[in-house]
Amino acid sequence: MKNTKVLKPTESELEILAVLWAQGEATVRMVHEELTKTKEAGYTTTLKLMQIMKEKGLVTRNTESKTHIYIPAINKQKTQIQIVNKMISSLFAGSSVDMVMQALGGNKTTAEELKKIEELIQTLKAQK
Amino acid sequence: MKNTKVLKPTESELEILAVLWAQGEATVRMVHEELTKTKEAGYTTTLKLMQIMKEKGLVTRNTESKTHIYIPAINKQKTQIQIVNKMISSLFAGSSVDMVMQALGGNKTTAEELKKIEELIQTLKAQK
DNA sequence: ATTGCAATACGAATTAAATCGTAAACATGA
DNA sequence: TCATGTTTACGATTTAATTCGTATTGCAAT
Repeated sequence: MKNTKVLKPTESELEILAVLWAQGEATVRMVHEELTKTKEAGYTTTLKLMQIMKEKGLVTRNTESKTHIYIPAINKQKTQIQIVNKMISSLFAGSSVDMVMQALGGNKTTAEELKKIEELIQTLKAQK
Repeated sequence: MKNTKVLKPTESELEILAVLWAQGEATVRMVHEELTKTKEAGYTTTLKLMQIMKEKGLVTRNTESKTHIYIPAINKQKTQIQIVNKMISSLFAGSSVDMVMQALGGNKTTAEELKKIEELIQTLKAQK
């Protein structure tokens, strides 16, 4: 069996993964352009981070052409769930409901969005 | 004006804050006992962390007696919201609904919990 | 007072993450 | 070919977080 160890991306790595998940694949340049929309970063820093992610198995890459193409190697949804669950257990004493309350309450969730969640709940209830 | 800078507790610091929030206040010994229920840690390590948290302003402490009493200095709910929001923006492209879906879907949310969230949604809808 | 124990103080080492400079490789077009 | 610009490779440094050993302090029981 491979990859028994859980891969836990760092903050910076998650930002990069987010770009790769959104675009499917990307060059360092493309990722870097995305990142610098929201924060400062040197090009070689982004490059180095992505090379390290390659070492860790977080991404794969196609090196056929000089400009390498990076592809996410871990599943978006699985990673999201893993991180959310960790947060629920450490910050909300294991109560997903408490977390949802914080996420939805006190803010600008639209009627549309609320409707979606309602539907989800109906579906889940039906499965019980 | 004081404290303009946002205090961003580390993982370890959050674990300690969780104990303090749950108990209201606690000694290093008490916190340490709690932590070691779920993980390895040396006593002086916990002590040092809490001392650093004091420096950062994450906690205050009462040093009247030899055994110091630590009190959380940042608000639980505010901190939760801050962290959840950050996660939503970085990991769920800003969609709180997507996050809620991951949190609720694919797992063991009880009927009770679903009911609570339904009620929350009704309340929110009423406010629109 | 002395001993023993539990607690604090604090420097230092370790580990991990992020940043960056510089060199080398490669492609392109003048 | 040569100059230019882009990219990768990679070592080294910096910064942050964590861990731990040891010294010291204070208290209580004898």
